[in-house]
Amino acid sequence: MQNEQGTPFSSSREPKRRPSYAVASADNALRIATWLQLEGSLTVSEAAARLGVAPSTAHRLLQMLVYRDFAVRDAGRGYRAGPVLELAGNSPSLTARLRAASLGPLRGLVAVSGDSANLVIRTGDRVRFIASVESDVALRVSTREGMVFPVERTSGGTVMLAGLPDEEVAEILQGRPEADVATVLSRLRMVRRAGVAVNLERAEEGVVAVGRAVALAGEPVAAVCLAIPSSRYRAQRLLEYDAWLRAAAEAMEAALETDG
Amino acid sequence: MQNEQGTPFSSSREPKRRPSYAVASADNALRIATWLQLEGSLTVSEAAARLGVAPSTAHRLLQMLVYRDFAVRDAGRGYRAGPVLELAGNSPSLTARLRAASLGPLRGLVAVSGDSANLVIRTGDRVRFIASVESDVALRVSTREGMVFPVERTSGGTVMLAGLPDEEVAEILQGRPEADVATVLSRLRMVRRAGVAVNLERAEEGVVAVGRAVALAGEPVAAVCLAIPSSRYRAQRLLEYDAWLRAAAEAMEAALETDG
DNA sequence: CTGCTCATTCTGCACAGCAGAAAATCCTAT
DNA sequence: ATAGGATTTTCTGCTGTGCAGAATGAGCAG
Repeated sequence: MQNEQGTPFSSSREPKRRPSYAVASADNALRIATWLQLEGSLTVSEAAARLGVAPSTAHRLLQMLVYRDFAVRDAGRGYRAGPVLELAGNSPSLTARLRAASLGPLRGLVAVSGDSANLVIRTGDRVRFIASVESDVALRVSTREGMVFPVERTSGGTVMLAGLPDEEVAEILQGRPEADVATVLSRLRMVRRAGVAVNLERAEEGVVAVGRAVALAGEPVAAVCLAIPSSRYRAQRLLEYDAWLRAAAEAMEAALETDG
Repeated sequence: MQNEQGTPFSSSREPKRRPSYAVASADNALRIATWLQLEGSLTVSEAAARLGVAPSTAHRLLQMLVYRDFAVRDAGRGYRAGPVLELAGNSPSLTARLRAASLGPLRGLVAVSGDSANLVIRTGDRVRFIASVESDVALRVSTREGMVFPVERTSGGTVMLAGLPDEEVAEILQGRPEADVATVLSRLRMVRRAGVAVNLERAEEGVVAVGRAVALAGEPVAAVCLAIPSSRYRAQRLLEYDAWLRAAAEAMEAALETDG
């Protein structure tokens, strides 16, 4: 089976391993759908190659996705995300636009920092890693792309919550009984002053994350983060990390504005 | 096979019939995902009953949806839409909130008008029927729920486009080579004055639709529409249709505001 | 604490989903 | 405009996947 990951969500009830009785054909369809949402267009051949199935199989799965509005046919040979994978007002999907705008700046961030870099968006009380560029040094944080974490447990989630009023934060955290709202709100006040959030191993052991918001029309729509092995993290470099993150965020914001 | 419909999209290349070589297990997973997005929470038993499969089968499919982030487990026994089916900033999904807020007013509209009523949202250059209440008189327009139409061919799509600047409309219609942009823009000027759009059989033969926008914070996020058999439509009743639609739209807007 | 309901796990088997072949379509180069 | 190659789409035989049902586990109400 190809390299594939579930969500490392820490709830005792939510599976982060592949289910014991996986339904492979359903899984393949869902994987294609996720690729369409994150990356834009795919052809039958590309989908077949990535899934490791025959083109006839990929074609059948894409027909199912089209039939149920998870995909639409391009003008050419490709398929792209259909209405179910986009919500009202987005075309192409904001998620795909964010991801496309982020890959260049994330690579730049990795080049200058030597550490892995990520882009996250918030969905409800979780954040989702929609783009991930891995550092190429031996000791590094591996790709988080596709993973989902509780919103308040990540630097990106924290910095996006910091852009919201306290009442709205409290409402979002209703879906997170494990989170202490008062503690989170207190932390947000510091983050609002600093403009950047530091996460000392709260999402994952051995990983420190530093995150800054990416804004579209003044609204925080995503966050760009550095993922640093805790053995390499230096608190005194925070201003430097922040400068790099600010540059990456501004580059993404500029790309989003010219994109339309 | 249970009653199920594809999208009646008119492109010669896009299937609106069930695919010839359907993949049933993928199809079942996608149907569950669509229900989660539109309706909120589902339990294993509910999913099994609606699909017509055993609970063990439904359970396996839901585990696949959780694994690939199309679903998350509720605090109780239910599953709801996961991060893939929500975009950033929505919790619960705006689509589910719109649908929940619309069902009461749609029933009221059917009661007062005697015709079927729908709620649509725009995704790119299409509109999607996310809620549908059918009239119970013998001659009526049947449910459109789940269907997707080109944006400019429906009254709901037209009235939502009317809330956008001409430049943005032209950009959206780039995905619709069949649409004459000048004709659409001309029609939009009339719709902006009237506040309501009338569609004389442009989406479907024998159906006249009248639609009005539903706004959230001043933005048109959806449209509420009456679907009237063309034999029963009376142009001189347009002010009456408009008054009913306006009342339904205002009721939905009020429900959305109190919901948060 | 008990009983009921629902969720979850496990297993044998039938048929659905697979790959491969063939046909059709599309795109690019000449 | 035509030809060739690449890709998509359709069709079919076969096998292993996904199904239902049984058994077990979990949760909730009385």
